[in-house]
Amino acid sequence: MRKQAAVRQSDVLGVLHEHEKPMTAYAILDQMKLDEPDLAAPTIYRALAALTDQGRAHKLESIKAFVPCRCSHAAAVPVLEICAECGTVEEHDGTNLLQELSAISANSSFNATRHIVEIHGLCVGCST
Amino acid sequence: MRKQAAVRQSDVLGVLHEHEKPMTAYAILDQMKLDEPDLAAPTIYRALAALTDQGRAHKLESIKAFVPCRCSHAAAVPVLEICAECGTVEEHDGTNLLQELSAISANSSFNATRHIVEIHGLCVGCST
DNA sequence: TTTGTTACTTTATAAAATAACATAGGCTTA
DNA sequence: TAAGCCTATGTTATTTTATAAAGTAACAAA
Repeated sequence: MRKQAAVRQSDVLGVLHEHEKPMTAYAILDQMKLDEPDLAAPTIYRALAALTDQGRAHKLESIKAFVPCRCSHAAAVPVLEICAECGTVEEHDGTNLLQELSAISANSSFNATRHIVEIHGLCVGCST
Repeated sequence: MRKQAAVRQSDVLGVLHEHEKPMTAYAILDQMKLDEPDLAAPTIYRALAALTDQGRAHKLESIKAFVPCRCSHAAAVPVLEICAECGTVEEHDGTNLLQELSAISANSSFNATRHIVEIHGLCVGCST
């Protein structure tokens, strides 16, 4: 059963929101297959590409997983804290980093289009 | 012919240094196989893990590739600029970001162990 | 009803990463 | 210099992630 792209994207975002922890594309696929068994990987990747483009979801590059955006979608620099112990991810607004980042780019005349900031460590609960 | 871990690591680092652009683990493997045809993927991954632990090389998480460290190995926050056009990577010292990053971590009582900062965009040469 | 658009499935394969395990090489020590 | 240990290696297999190519289905509008 075919769906409009926007609907598909909402579905995927919904799945992400239902889970506390980041999900890999294939975890999302498996979940959605419960309702739509014929879904294929590219469909998920397309929806995810759209969502991340729009800033409605983020990809955690260092662990190949996705989370729904929980800050302002306009946040130019999402900062994602990843707990090595429990796997939860917290999102923060990294707007304050922008000045320094821009300075670095300017230094090398680099034309930045996307900033990736991820922090690995232990969350409050796990660092005791 | 078996080699000591340190030597193996130097070899891998040498290969990285010989190339201008970031290399995937398998590109490194292919290169090293020219001399040592029996090398296998796990050996490369082991050496790379050690090198990145030591800060002598960096992994570009967002493109799954590696570069030799070209700054101080002590740099707590390497900033890696990746050109979307030509693929070259420039490394910069992101020590200046540390204050803001720490502030963000402190805010959520997050215990940071590693910072990942990557910038996608166009380098000087490619942005004209 | 034809056509163009968009998203989809299917198939296939590439690429990246890791696990488990037996073994061989080099170092140490007696 | 021989014995034995430890480390790194090779081997094999598998998993996970990602994308390419080709064709198909649904829908809207003329």
